[in-house]
Amino acid sequence: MSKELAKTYDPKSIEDRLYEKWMEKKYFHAEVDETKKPFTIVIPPPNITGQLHMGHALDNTMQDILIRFKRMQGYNALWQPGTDHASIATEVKIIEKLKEEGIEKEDLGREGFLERAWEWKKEYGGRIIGQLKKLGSSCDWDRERFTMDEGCNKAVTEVFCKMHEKGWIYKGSRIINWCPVCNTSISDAEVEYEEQAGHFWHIKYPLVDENGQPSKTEFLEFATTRPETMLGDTAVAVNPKDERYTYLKGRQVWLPIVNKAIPVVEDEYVDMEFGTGVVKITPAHDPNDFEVGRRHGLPEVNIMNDDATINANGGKYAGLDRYEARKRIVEELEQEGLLVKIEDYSHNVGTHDRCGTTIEPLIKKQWFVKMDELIKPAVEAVKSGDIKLIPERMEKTYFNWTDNIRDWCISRQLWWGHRIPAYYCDQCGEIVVAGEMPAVCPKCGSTHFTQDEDTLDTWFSSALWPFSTLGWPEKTKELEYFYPTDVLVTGYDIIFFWVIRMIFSGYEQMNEKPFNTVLFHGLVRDSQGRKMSKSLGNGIDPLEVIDQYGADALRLTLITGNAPGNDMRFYYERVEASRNFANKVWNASRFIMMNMEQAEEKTGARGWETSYDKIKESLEPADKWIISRLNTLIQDVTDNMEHFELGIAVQKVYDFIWDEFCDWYIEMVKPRLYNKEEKDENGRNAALWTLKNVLMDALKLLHPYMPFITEEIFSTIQAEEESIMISRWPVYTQERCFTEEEAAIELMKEAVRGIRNVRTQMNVAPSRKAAVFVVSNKEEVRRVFDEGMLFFTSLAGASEVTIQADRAGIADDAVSVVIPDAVLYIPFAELVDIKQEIERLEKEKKRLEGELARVNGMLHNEKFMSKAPEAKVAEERAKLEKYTQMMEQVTIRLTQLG
RNA sequence: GGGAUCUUAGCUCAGCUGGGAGAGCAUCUGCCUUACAAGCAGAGGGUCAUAGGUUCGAGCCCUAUAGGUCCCACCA
Repeated sequence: MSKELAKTYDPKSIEDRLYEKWMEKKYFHAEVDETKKPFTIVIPPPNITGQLHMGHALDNTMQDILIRFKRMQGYNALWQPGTDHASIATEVKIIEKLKEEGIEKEDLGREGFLERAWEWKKEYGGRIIGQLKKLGSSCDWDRERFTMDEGCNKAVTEVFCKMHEKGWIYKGSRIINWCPVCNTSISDAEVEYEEQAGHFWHIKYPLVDENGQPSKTEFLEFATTRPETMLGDTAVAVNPKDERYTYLKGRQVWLPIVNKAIPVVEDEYVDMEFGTGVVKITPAHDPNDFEVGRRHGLPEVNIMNDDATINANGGKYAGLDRYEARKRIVEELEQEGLLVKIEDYSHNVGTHDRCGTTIEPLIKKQWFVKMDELIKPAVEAVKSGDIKLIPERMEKTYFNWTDNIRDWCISRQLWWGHRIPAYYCDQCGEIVVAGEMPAVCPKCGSTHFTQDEDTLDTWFSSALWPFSTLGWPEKTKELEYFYPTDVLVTGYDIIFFWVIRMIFSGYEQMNEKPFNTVLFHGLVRDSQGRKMSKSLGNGIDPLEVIDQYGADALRLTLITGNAPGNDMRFYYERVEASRNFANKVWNASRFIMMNMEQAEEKTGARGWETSYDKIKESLEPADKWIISRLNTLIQDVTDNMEHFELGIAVQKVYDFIWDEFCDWYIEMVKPRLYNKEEKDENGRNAALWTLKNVLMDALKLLHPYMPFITEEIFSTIQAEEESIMISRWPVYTQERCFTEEEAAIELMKEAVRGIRNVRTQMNVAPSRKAAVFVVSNKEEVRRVFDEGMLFFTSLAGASEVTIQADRAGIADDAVSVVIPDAVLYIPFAELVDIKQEIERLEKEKKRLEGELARVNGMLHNEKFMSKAPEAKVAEERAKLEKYTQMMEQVTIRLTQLG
């Protein structure tokens, strides 16, 4: 064991080595085992284009903590990993790269392009996996999947065919969001609204007179933000309740430029309060107008090409870009005297979340998933609590979406993705949806088919992820055993994209929920609270942080001081604090190992390496105190982790290790270890036993959070167990609960604090001898002070302490420190400022008065007394007694001084 | 427009079902005490946004107001 440990913890020298060890030993791998209970998490698959960012780091740290925790608890823990083809995100990147080479997507053709895409996947798909490993993620890499691997493809096709057969997937002509740059349709969820400064063009159309000609005197005024769409106007609408316009009933207006008459329709959709109360209707280019158009049977005139240039329906404007056309149309309207005014207007513009291009609503033939029936079990699951969302408030966001659900546009005019399994008969156009190209057309008997050119929305395959990764549609033993998964960890930002879709897909395909719990986390922001983004250049690379501070420090930073679902700020001071903690753990361990070695050298034996039962007799109050505190900690931490309160749990471990274990226990135990005054081997062995075993358990509690450092120490300090990763999670035992010793040591701590306070106040040098008199009225308190004499003196910073029990009277020359159940008198009277002391006591008296009033109030309250549990009442009674005694003592001391 | 959420120490944030106002960082004081100066021991600092209400008791529950953030919808 005589390993030389560096004075400061150096993560770089151990992390990769340990990860390799874990991989070699196959600790991450889970096999179906009916004798064990499974615990499953599927990873939110990162994009193959992705680089690990802070969001991933947080997301995966949380998952790793849960998986490691459950694995240690004896569950058969499977963390199912994989990556996402991320259809559009990847395609955009590949196109960018091709552009650099001077190649256009179309130059390559579909086949050629896909070849490049697979090359890309091969090159970059593994990159993020490597980065996840750096973080310490204990995924079962043997089971790594990809949303476009053979199995997932099969699952996608299966689902598409099944749902089509059911009538829940249909092809329809509807208005969709079109991105003219990416040249594809996108779903509603992919549209991001952005406030943009624009203009409001006030325009008027002439009414049509009785001769069917545009009137020179009668006009209808309205405003628009997109004047170019007038080319596709097929009506003008007013509210039927609007009395200003009742005269318009049955009349027409003249559409300038296009030069034709279009009807005036009445529709409730028009807001009478807004503007002039008149709206131009362009069914082919506005979602609302589309609805109005359908209600009134209006023609849908498409004026735009896919690249957002004006098409042949735009007459002389054909071929122009939408913005150029806008400019010219406004000019023409002005010349015609039909432009009333131009106003500055700031409004929300829909943009494509991938490329930022202003989307263009267009009518297209697309594939849709019918949502109304599909969503029902997904709503019910959350409503009934069958699926739990953490934090609970996410349920409101969830229902907000499900209540306003619209059909899901799933076809994309992209190449990278799952090609839609629909085939068109070359002869009669019949559509056949099937797993593979049909041989014969069921309608006309032709044998020639063309497959649908479109691919599926990337979220279509993601929605199947919890079961497709486990083998579905095959009936695998994995699926049987690991599904439904236990918890899904993800950011609240993809609740609509992904979480909901997984839930309804799970119910539809598996007849069962995909997971029991969804644990949401927030966004990781920069130190000023801004979103980390490439354009701002404020992103912090987690790999750099790992390189500089270690993966453990990064993980701890991401988990602490943050509640589920809340955004957090990331800054280096916090990482430093985590790093310091790692160092603290490292040094405490070093200290313990050093002392174990020294003791062994001295005695030639390892007397501390024994069982609890054997050492039990030699344990001193301090030992029992820390053992008991650890026992409580085990219970608390386990409970917090079961409830996904990861930050709270680790905070408790942190406090225990730093404050109780290092700052108090180790200090208390030093006299016994150094063993200068007496040759008490039992005492030393008990201390060493306690030091080692408490450390071991504390490390175990810490391991899910800080896997590397805990493993390194664990495997250095002991040889019995192979790895902390697969060691047993500590459990609470009644046997190791020592209430009395806990109370006694807490009391002693207060005494020590009191002495330290006085010393500081009096500016007494640490080397100066001090005497402390304790007047105690409780037998057990005396015992502790007697037994714990040595560590007491060392903690109090005095080189000599006398304890006098039942000292009669109160020394005039002493400073008193009031602590519960005992009064300390410290003879620094000559140094004490009496005034200060009186002030302090008065403050204390006031506090006690407050406490007494509170406790009295409670104990005399009927409601409280009848409702409160007995333990609570007893606790308050005890407090009352304690405070009353303290009050007496303070009062006595005050009268003495005054 | 609808909804969610936040406002707690100088900063960043915890605070679970009402009953002690807390942590980290920063500041100040004293210490290189044989695990750790990335440390140790102490100290200062908060009308828990504001105003009401419920309660014996409110940071926590209710109502209103102000300010911030986010989501959804989107008015042409």
